[in-house]
Amino acid sequence: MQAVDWRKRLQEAGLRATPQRVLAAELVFARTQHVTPQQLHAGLAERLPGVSLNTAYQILQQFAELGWLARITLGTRTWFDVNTHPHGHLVCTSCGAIEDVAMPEPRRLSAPGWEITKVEVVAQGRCPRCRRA
Amino acid sequence: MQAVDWRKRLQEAGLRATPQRVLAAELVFARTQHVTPQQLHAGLAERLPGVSLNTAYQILQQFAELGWLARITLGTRTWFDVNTHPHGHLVCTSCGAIEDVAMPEPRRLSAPGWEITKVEVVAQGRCPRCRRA
DNA sequence: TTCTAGATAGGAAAGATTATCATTGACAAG
DNA sequence: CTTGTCAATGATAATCTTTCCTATCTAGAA
Repeated sequence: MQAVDWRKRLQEAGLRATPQRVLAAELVFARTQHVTPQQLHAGLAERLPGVSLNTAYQILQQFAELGWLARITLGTRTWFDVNTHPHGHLVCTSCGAIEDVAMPEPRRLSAPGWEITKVEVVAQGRCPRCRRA
Repeated sequence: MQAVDWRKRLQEAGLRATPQRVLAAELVFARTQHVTPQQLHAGLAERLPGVSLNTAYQILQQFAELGWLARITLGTRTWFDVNTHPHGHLVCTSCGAIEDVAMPEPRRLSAPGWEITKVEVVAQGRCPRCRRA
């Protein structure tokens, strides 16, 4: 597992390799989970005090436009998902945990005349841990 | 098609038959489409000037708790759906139109240990009208 | 080193939803 | 019919997420 040269990748993508963006890329792609702008902002602020929440929003948005992240809406919050392959999400109504889940039938929507670009599947329920408690 | 006695139905459900609630029930269930709190508020205000937006929120919430409506979240807005049977939604990214769509595979989610209570399927795309324009 | 377009920080603003609370009124009991 | 009580309402403020705006700064090219 090689370390990724985010400076280079950002420049190849046409974005300046600012400290905020480089660190954001490192943080986001080090994890396999989903991330909110607030979470990224908190992570950035540990090493870049004074970074603005606005910047976290913009960076995630840009990464999504590059196809590096998938933008998903769960409830009223926007999340960005490292897993860009089609899949659904499980949301625990007790603790808020989010888990990926395979989509049962990705494409077979009967939508005559429509041009479908994205299908989101979000299931609500209680996660195993909350059920035991 | 008989007229519904909403006063009676509300009382049977344990809710007082206030003018706001009776009118709300008439308005919401007269249509087959989805409704937002803002839309309901506008409808109520035509016959009950001074009605508060807060009331529209509360009434829709209560109807949803009774199982009379299904609560769905599309983007940043909350909608309430007269159609409480499992189905998905198509959202037009151009004009914002919302249309029901049959769910392709309602239940077959592989979620070991989870207790699923609700599955939302939301597809984004362009509606026939916007595609022609 | 210098220059410039793009990026950032900070604050304001918009929009949806929820919380708080005094007042009002539905309806059950008398 | 009258009365009393507790739920419902309206008004307002607060919260939360996201976007907008703009002066300042800087990455990277010349």
